[in-house]
Amino acid sequence: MDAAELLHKHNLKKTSPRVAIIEALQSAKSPMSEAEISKLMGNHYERTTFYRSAQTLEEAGLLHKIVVDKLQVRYALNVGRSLHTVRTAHAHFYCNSCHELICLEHIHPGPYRLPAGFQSQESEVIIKGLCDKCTL
Amino acid sequence: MDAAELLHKHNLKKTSPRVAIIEALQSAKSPMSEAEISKLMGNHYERTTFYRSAQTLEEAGLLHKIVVDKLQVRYALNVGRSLHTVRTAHAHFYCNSCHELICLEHIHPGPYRLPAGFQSQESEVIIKGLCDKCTL
DNA sequence: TCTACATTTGCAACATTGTTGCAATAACAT
DNA sequence: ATGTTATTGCAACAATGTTGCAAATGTAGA
Ligand SMILES: [Mn+2]
Ligand SMILES: [Mn+2]
Ligand SMILES: [Zn+2]
Ligand SMILES: [Zn+2]
Repeated sequence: MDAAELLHKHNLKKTSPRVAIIEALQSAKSPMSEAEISKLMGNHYERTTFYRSAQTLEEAGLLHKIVVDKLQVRYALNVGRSLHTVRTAHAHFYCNSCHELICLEHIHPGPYRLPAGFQSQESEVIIKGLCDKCTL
Repeated sequence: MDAAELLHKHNLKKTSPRVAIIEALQSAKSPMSEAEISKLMGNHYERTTFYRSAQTLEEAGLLHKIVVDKLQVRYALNVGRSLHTVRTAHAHFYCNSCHELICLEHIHPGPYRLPAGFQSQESEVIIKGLCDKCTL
């Protein structure tokens, strides 16, 4: 599914920055930071525009944001290059050595036994360690 | 256990900022941000000093840092006001309404089934929702 | 108690990520 | 093709954190 189609299906206007962001993310195998995406887009668009577009796309369910750490925020599409997969909540793996971030779609967080009166709405799991390329 | 004792036991020099940070955190019931801690200390110390002290204390195992989200980082002591509890990895709960952060020491993350070749070193679990005071 | 030395602090400058207001521009329904 | 509305670009600002370096401080040992 291409960018234009995705935007149309979600009732979002087809604008250049949005298309560029989607295409940048589709061309990557792993989630990217704003800086990486911007560079891939040739620094054509304002950072402001990126953040606003990312929020719109996130609200539309087209992408998700992963906060690895402060100063390490990455963005990933919820839809594959070809399929219309709506991804469910999943864990993420961050390699302490090569800093690659990987969506672990087979690991679903929870359920958790919360104290009485607590109500869970979302949860995030980040596993840090060494990826297959970095283990000796 | 008081601040001086804690620092001494961990071979750290007893300096005013460190003592103040420890006492600020001991006086709080939940993890605090740098801004909150600084305010509680009467804005006596440089932010730079806070970050360096926090890192030292973290490396010594005296405190842990929780990254709720970008622009929402909190710090908490690993030792209670009186006991010498060395806390193990645990999940955190963030209330989307009152923004309080709670250490859920009874919820231990993992173990996770990682893809072949992946090695886990640490993991973080943040559950977001409504706390007992904010559920209707 | 004093001294010397290594550690820590404070200050200034800078980096990164993200937000807000507002005018100019672009998208799209008609 | 035009009008209406959403979106963009720009500028300014905010929050959190980092680095280099000189001055101050803590502490071990004399
Ligand atoms: Mn993911
Ligand atoms: Mn905790
Ligand atoms: Zn790696
Ligand atoms: Zn609450």
